Amino acid sequence: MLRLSKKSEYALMAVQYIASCDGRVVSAKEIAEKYAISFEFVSKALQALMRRKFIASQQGAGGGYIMLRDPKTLSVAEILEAVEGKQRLVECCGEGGAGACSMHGRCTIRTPLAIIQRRLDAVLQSMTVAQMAFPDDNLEQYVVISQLTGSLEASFSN
Amino acid sequence: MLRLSKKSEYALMAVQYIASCDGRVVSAKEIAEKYAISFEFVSKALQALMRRKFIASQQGAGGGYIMLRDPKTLSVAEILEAVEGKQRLVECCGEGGAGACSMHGRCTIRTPLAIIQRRLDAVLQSMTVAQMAFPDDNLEQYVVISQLTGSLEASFSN
DNA sequence: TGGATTCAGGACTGAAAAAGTCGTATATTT
DNA sequence: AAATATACGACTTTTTCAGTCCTGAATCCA
Ligand code: SF4
Ligand code: SF4
Repeated sequence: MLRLSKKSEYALMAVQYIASCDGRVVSAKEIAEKYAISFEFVSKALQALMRRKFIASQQGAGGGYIMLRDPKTLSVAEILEAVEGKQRLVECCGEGGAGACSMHGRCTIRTPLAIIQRRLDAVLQSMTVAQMAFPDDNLEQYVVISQLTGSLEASFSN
Repeated sequence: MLRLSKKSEYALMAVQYIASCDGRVVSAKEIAEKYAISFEFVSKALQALMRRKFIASQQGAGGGYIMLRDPKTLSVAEILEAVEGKQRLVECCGEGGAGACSMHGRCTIRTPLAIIQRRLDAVLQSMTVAQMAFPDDNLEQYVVISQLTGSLEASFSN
């Protein structure tokens, strides 16, 4: 219940690869072969990324995909939302707010879960496609984050 | 794909309620009625919590459940793991490590995902049952956390 | 012009997981 | 003994996931 779907995994692989090919047009076929995954299925993920204008598509022979958004400002959270839709921990912190769930009157875990939701969102927004594609450029940022989460753990896990 | 299962939601409700009843024995029936959820189903969650010794069970008339672990040291992460088993974002950061997935040779998103996994774990460990059951006692901790995640967002979302 | 290549997207299918139910056994109180 | 409660495995139903298939449209090249 906190597992990435295959479609999401494939989307992350694909966008990471396209970003790393910086400027070159890369086809769905090439991606499917590189990672040995289903061509039709990864195509679905690519189409979703195209609809959000994260990548541009070029039809016809020699066509494929190319990065449109700057990888440095494109977060994992945005990729996941593009392929899965806005995913919330529980029904009530989605579209309709508290009214979305029929038992919102009785429920007493809504507020703490909303807090956790915000923290989870922050984590998914904390990694960019650029950091996935060019890890060597970003080592110092990894360190900073692990220090932050370290102090976060130390304060509240006991 | 980042949604809590109903079983997990029920487990959180149940343990929050038992903790808030501090010392009193509370039956599965009472919990099911309070939240208007399936008695049999919430019982499964309670049994999982009992197996991990988070709560103790008392059979027979007048029986039920009572808190065993200190709510202040019991995190949401532990509750979720008790009812769902250890859940990882992707196969490869579970039991068998990198070897668990057949495509670990080709895969290039393993390392970034492992980093995200650690951060997600930290978030789930950052909230305790006590904080869910007695939110008024813990306001200052919420503030501290939101400052931490705030700086986390500010550093990396753009 | 026409065939090869590549993306776009809807319909469909099989497998797996989630959600919930049922039945029986066991422990405890009255 | 009767009533109340938990323990737990088996089972069913519903929903989601993962993948396939097919038709259509854009583009390139000979
Ligand atoms: S209101 Fe409570 S039961 Fe309904 S979705 Fe939100 S957390 Fe879950
Ligand atoms: S190795 Fe890659 S493909 Fe396999 S589970 Fe890990 S992230 Fe997913």
